[in-house]
Amino acid sequence: MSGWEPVRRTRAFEDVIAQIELRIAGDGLTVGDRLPAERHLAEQLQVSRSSVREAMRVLETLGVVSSQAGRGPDAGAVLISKPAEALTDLLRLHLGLSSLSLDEVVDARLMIEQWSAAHASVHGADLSVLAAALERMERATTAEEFVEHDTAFHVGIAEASGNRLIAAIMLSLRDSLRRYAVEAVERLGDTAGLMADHHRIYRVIAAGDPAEASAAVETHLRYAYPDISPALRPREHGAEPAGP
Amino acid sequence: MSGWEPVRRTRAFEDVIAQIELRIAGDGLTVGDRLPAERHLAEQLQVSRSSVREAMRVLETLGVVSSQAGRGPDAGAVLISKPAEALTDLLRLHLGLSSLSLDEVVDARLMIEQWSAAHASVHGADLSVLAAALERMERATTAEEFVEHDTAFHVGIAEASGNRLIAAIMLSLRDSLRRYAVEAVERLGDTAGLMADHHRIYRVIAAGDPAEASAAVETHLRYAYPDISPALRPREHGAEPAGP
DNA sequence: GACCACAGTATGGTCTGACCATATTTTTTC
DNA sequence: GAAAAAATATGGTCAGACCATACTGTGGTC
Repeated sequence: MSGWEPVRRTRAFEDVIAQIELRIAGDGLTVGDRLPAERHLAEQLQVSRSSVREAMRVLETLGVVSSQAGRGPDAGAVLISKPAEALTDLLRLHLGLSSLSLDEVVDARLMIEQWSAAHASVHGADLSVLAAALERMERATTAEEFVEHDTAFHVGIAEASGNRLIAAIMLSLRDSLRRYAVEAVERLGDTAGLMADHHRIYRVIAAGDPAEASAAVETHLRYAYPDISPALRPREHGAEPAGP
Repeated sequence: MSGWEPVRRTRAFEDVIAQIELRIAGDGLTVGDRLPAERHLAEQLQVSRSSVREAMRVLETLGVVSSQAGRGPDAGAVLISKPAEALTDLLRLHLGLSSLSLDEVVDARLMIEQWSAAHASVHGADLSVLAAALERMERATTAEEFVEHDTAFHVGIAEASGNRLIAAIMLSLRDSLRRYAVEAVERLGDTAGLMADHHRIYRVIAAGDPAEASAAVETHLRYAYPDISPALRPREHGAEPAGP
């Protein structure tokens, strides 16, 4: 009686998700296309409407469908693509569970900012969004307002890198850290230093120098967040492993 | 009649999620703790069990709860922390929707691999997992088997960096790219070159040199994936922006 | 006392059918 | 023809039932 595989009991709503995913891959469903109404889907797939609805909640959570009630062309479930919102929810919950620490999120942000700035500098994208964000930052009167445009500036860099996945991750990290960004601005008291950093970042990206762009971002973040983990240096020979 | 805010109709399951999130933040609920049974939660929150279940599907999708049927200490909904699985689902679906391109995922992977290797080299973590993966790679007879241990090696580097968020993203990216990794190994035909790369990566990480580790990873990935986007170089003055 | 079979029970998983809120479409009325 | 009313299709919610699962308790057997 050995060698038997455990029966993998798949739940009904999982089958619904799998079917929808098959349609996406096979029938070439894409963003903007509508899915059948919940009642029709339930009948066609021979499951209850509850199971279809649970599948919809999952797909909605992952940022691939959006549901609208009512009647007409805009009603029903439509395929969308909002990975950033899903990532934001994910980060927020796991930060709350303390399964991710703030340090880890901040370090990830530094990595992505440097990468984005370096790639934006060679990608040749339109930088007018960055210039506009800089102007608005100059005119900001509160820390919240400053951070809002600061976020637009940094997310703009990620988008200018041409990588939508990186940009989505960047946006999620910023959303998760917004509170701490406001605290950082209030702690510094003066935004002159920050603005000098930002203008330097903009300048070197526009000049097309990836190494300088990466360095400028690192300088900026270390100024804004002194508690950030230290820069990497070669480990001393024979140094003991980290840990308590 | 202007200046009115649209009434933000919150759905019942969203309120349930918010309540659970409040308990996580306020009561210090953490990984391993159990949530009340669906029927009890429905009664306490004055909503139907369906709404509670839809909330559970969302939290399950985000990798923060796991549900077990039956009775006893292991039954019911338990708080967990599996961000990597949620990320994997997210990437797979958005890749299928063509809202993310393979290039973007591969580029993100290169970024994370370099960061991980550099930080692993200075973090002083236990590298025995990497050594074991190397041995198993040597003995692999099929491309699938090789890729399996190759994945363990690269994910091991990300874990050795000490950043769980980065490690989770790394794992998700690898899962999404597994198919292409197998193709890459089959295309190369011989794994001798790949093994030399891997041994070099292990060596420089163990030696504690972040710059060399980053370079070794980049060399390796460019060898395995010749189609990867080119290395960054300063943009020529007056170069035209990238086209469509 | 140790063991085992069996009923009891609490859990998630599923289904059915109903009703509500919303928004468009169709029909009726003036 | 325009306005008003009814019909209709959609997602959102609820109540109640039943099933499958897995532990818990109880009793009998040895």
